Amino acid sequence: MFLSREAEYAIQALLRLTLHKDEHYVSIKTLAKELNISEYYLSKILQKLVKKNILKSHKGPKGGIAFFDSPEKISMLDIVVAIDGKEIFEGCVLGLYRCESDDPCSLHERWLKLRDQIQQMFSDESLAQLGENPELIRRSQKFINIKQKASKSKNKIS
Amino acid sequence: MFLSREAEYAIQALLRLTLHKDEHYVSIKTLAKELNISEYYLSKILQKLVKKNILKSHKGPKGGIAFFDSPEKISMLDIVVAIDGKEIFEGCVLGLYRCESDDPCSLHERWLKLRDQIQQMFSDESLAQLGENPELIRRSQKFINIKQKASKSKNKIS
DNA sequence: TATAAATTTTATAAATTTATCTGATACTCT
DNA sequence: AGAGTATCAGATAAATTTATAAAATTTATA
Repeated sequence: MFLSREAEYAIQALLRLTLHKDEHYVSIKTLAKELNISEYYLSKILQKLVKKNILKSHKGPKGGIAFFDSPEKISMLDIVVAIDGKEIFEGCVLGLYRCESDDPCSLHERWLKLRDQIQQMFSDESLAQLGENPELIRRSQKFINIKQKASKSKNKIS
Repeated sequence: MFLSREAEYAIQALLRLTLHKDEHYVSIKTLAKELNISEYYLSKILQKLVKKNILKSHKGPKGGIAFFDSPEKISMLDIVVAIDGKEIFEGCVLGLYRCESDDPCSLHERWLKLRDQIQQMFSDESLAQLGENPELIRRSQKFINIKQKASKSKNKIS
C-alpha cells in the first residue's frame, strides 16, 4: 500500500463530494455513511484538508464541507501530500543511511526516477478527471467492508 | 516508505552478511550489534528468510546463519517478497474497490506500469551487486539510531 | 433567544507494526 | 555426560496507525 489508509479515504471522500455538485455544503455525516466509515474518523481526516485549503467548512445547520477550489484545480498530489506529507517521496528505498549523498546505493538512480514518475502521475491527475467515472466511485464504498472483515479474520486465523 | 521496516532490516542484515564472506556461519548477535538493533528482533526477521530458503541456520557453538545460495543468486525481490509478501505489488493505488476489473480508475494503467518497473528494479538487482559498495553498508548502521531518535522526539514534541 | 445541526477538539479504544524477553531445543566441545 | 552457545518459538511490551466516542463550539432558523 503506497498511500496510507487516511490518504485513501480522503481521496474517496473527495471523489464522493464531486458527485454532490449542486449542493452548497455537504455534511461529513452524509459522506461517512456513503463511504461506510466512522463519521468522526472522516471528520478528522477532512479537517486536514480544510487546514490545507483544499476544502472549506461551515458549522451549524446547512453546514458541512465544500471544495475550496474547483476539482479541476485539485491534483491527486495535493491530496496525498496534505495527508501523508511529502516524506513518502523522499529517502533511500532500502532505508540505507546517507544513501542520498555522493555515494548512493546501486538502486538509487533508478528508484529516484520511478518515484518522480509516481509523483508526476499524481500531479498530472486532477480530482475532476478521476471523478469522470461515477460508477467506480459508487462501487468503492463496499471496499471498506471487505478490508475490515479481512483484517478481522486475519487476526483470528493467524 | 515503500518497504516495511522489517524488509529494510532484512536487506541491511543480508548486506552485512556479505561482508563476512569467509566465515561459515555468522551469529545473529554479531549482525545485530553491527546494525545496532535488537538481537531478538533480528532473529525473528531472519527466521522468515530461513523458512524461505534464502538463509540456512545452525544451532549451537559455531552456529549462526549463512546464505543458502550465493548472494549472486539472491535478488532484492526475493528478500522483499519473503518479508512483505507480494501484496505490496497488488491492488489499486487509491484503494478503490474493484478497480482492477474491466472498469478501472484513470490512474490504473499508469500505476500498473510503474509498479511493474519497481518490481523489475528489485528483481534485476542481486544482493551481490548491492554489496559491491561495502562503505555504504558500513555507514548504514547509524541510520537506525537516527530513526529511533527521530520517532522518539516526534512523540515528545507533537 | 432557544434549539437543533453541524464542525472542531480532545479523549479513548482497537488493531497493527515494531521491538524485546523468556524458555525450550539443538549443537559443539571438552 | 555436562557446560556453554546459539537458534527457535511463543509470549509480552511499546509505539504507531486506524477508528470511535464524547464534549465543546459555532451557526441557522423558528
